[in-house]
Amino acid sequence: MPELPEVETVVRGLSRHIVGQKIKQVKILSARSTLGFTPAKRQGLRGASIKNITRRGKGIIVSLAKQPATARSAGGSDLSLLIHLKMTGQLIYIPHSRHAELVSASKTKILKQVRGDKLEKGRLNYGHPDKNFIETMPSRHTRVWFELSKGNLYFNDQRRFGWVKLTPTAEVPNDKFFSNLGMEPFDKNFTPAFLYSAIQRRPKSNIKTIILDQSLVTGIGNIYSDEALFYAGIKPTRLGKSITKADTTKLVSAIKKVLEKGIKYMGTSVNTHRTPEGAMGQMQNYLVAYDRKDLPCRKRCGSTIKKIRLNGRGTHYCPICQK
DNA sequence: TGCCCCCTGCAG
DNA sequence: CTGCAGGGGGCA
Repeated sequence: MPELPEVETVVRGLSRHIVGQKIKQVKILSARSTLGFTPAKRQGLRGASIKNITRRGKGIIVSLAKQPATARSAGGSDLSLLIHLKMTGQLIYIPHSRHAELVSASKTKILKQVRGDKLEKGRLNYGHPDKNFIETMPSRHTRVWFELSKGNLYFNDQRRFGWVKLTPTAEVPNDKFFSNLGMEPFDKNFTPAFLYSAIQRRPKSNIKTIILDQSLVTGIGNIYSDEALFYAGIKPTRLGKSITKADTTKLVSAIKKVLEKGIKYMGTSVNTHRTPEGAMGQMQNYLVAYDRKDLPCRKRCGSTIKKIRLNGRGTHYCPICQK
């Protein structure tokens, strides 16, 4: 699912719901979705409390504070949970207070709406006719199940590309994934001058590939790169050496604009993205390029959006408005 | 710096 | 059935 706006939506939602709660137990339902859950670290996890939740690029950092008793006896550093949702990851939080209600609501809806052959017990609403429908958790795609003091947090991931890593907080800066990330798009240093000089270093790459490079600027993925290039009026296939300073100025504002818009609408739910409450984002209703193959250009230029393949990624653009 | 791959499910 | 999907790691 997730690019910066989707991850930011998840982080903000979780921050509201689970900061301050204690971790009572962690159940790993899919070992390959986890890293670093050694017996020693798992011991340190029990009773730890959730201090804060932050985003870096498309990655999530859940910082924990040790349980006082463990801190006294075991020593060692505080732990962090590092989470990447990759293509289909979800983090769904269901407070104890809402669980029974959801189970009962889901039974009613199952009887009313779901074709028998489509129903699989405990499945999230992926593919369900009612897009706001949540079945009971854990679902068949739940990979890690966190029992917290006031509710349950489920890491769901249909394709199992995502991961949950357990790492000492002091080691997070050295993490393979996080240490390779470039500039945050909302950092004050993400300027046209910065992007322009980076683009100059890659004269033979196309501009879409350049802005997808997470080691340069982090958080832009396939949806928001197409969106930003549309607003900037730049064809995704343009080579780095052809990009002017004026293009770069437009592109930097377009990137910030589309990411802000994505956050405002709580992300794009063309597929599996959900907020921690299980609701869909709404940004799919405001896309101008991505997922609009053969639909009219929203600038009313009279053309339709074309879809091509660029470095193996589906790429959408307006042949008239983007030069 | 591009390609294949990881995996699962859906649309055509 | 084939191809494709919000990502990114490893490999020429």
